[in-house]
Amino acid sequence: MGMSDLCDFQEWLRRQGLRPTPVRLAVLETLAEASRALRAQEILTVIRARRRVNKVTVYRILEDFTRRGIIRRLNLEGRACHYELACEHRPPHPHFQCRTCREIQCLEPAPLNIVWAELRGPLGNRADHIEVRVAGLCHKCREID
Amino acid sequence: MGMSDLCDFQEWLRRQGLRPTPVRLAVLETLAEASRALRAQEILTVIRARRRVNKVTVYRILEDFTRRGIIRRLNLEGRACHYELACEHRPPHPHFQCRTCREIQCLEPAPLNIVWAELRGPLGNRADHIEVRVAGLCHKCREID
DNA sequence: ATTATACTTGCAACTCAGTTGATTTTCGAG
DNA sequence: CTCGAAAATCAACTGAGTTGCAAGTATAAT
Repeated sequence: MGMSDLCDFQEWLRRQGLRPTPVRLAVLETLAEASRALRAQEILTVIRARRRVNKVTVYRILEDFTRRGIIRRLNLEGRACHYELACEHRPPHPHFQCRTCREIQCLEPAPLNIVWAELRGPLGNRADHIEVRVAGLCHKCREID
Repeated sequence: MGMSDLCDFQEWLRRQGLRPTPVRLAVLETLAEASRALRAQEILTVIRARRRVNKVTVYRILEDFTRRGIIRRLNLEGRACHYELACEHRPPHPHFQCRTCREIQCLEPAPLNIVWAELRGPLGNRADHIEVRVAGLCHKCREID
């Protein structure tokens, strides 16, 4: 969804002290164009449609970007993590995941602020990140079932 | 912590149409006596201190109990899932996980109801489960750092 | 321009956390 | 006691990442 025009990844990486290499840019562009959070394997597939790249490279980039807060790593159901861009146009938000088809859908960010307010206090500001995962049946799967 | 006296697992299993076998009871007792959610590997270790048991048996029991709602499977950080008892004395609640030592801590269940209220509406009741994971630095790790 | 240095990528092998399928064991009914 | 279903076991396998090290590439220093 053409977020690439809103975020200048080239500049973004340089400000982090990272060289804007083809693979790093490809990872960011892939996530920017996705309509939902992606697994490492999915990112790899998208990039490989255009260039030859080793999975270790992508895993290392994802790890590095996550530590730097450039992207967010989501611990949803299933063994693989999902990744999404974390620029100012994409604030943290809850995710909905279908029990059956396992598809992910991003929800409005607003409710997260309420959870923050509820939890930061009791935790004495120890918290620096909140993840909310909602599970259920998506429209498609409900019809089938 | 001695929840075993409050929940009659023997009876609980029978009502589910499951035989109260030693391994099944051991899994439930292990979770009941734990002060936090445990990984499959940890459960296995606890049980093995008392009896010989195959890991596949425990994995299959955990999977089955999760589907039946007897226990909850938590998708926290790290590759392994965590499990906790889901009897009426232990309602769903948010979890805090330390970024450094990765230890888990259960939080008060109250804030979850607020998230429920916020999300059930927009989702048109498609949601049947909410998981809230809070990350940050625990007391111990903050002192060290 | 040339060398030195650090950063990036690639490859092979490995680990960890489960999962599968086939086979035995055990329990409870008849 | 014996038969059939339920439960447990074993070996082998899979998926998702991880590690260590070698090779390539870019930037900096000479």
